[in-house]
Amino acid sequence: MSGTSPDFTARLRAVGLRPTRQRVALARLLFEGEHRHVTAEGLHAEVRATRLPVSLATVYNALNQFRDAGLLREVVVAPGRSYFDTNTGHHHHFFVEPDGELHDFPSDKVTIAGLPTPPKGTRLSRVDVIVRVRR
Amino acid sequence: MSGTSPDFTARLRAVGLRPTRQRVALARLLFEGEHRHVTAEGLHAEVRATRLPVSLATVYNALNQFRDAGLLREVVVAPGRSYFDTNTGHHHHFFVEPDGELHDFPSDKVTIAGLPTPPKGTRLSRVDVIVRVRR
DNA sequence: AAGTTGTTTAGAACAGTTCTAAAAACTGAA
DNA sequence: TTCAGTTTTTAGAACTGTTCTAAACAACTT
Ligand SMILES: [Mn+2]
Ligand SMILES: [Mn+2]
Ligand SMILES: [Zn+2]
Ligand SMILES: [Zn+2]
Repeated sequence: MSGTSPDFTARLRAVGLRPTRQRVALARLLFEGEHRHVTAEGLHAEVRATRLPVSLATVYNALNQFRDAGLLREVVVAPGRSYFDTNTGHHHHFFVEPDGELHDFPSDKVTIAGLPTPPKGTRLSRVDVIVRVRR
Repeated sequence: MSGTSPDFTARLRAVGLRPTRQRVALARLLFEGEHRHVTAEGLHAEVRATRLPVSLATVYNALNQFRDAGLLREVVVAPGRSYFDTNTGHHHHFFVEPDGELHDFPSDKVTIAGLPTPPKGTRLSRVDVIVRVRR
């Protein structure tokens, strides 16, 4: 058989999180298929559609824990709402306004040359490139 | 004489805004000196320190109007809070976490090559580069 | 199974921002 | 100048996204 279904229970345990029903359901939605960009509200709607009752607070808890565990990264592109990105590798984003859609593009084709050195007393943490486009 | 003090009344009128006491005071704080990055709360504290009573709603109104008029641009770098930037020309940002400070750097030294073409049916609107650094 | 600890939950609380509608201020014409 | 018409300001309510609280519940250990 091709494409063994990942063991979410083990993956959660590996990062020190108990594999509860809620977390496993959320992990499945997030990590089972292609990379995704979700909002808390959107993921909440999705998981509730599976008929497993999960509170919004739990979705926020899980997203924050997954992010802290390095399973997700948080992307800030619009005021007042966070996106969580299942792609934790180096890449950048298209942001389609006003829809609010995020699309990845690989960073290895993109060259950013001539970045100035960080201000005194600081270390580089990450470079985000957001290409904003409109319909 | 060198460095004529700008006529904020005229500048406001030029973009179709009545030069009220509040707007002139805010424009002075924003545009009189070097380029700035302000938050609504921060600017509100500043203007109130001049002993002119200005409500927070007015600060938000003015910032949004100035942005719509092209006098400011809005920068989103952190969840839950907008920065307004008096530098409307092409440039990019350092963002110092966790302080929340923003610093400009010119875009003309920075080369971004290999950006993919925008998704079907969209036009490029702006490219934001945010260099996140930590203390 | 019992005990322990970690998790979920509903709802309250919170932060940043926008809205409401009444009072105040700006403007152009008289 | 005064006046009428219009825009702006304001206090406070409302709203949105997110976090907190503390009690019920579920997962793990023995
Ligand atoms: Mn967060
Ligand atoms: Mn806004
Ligand atoms: Zn992404
Ligand atoms: Zn700037």
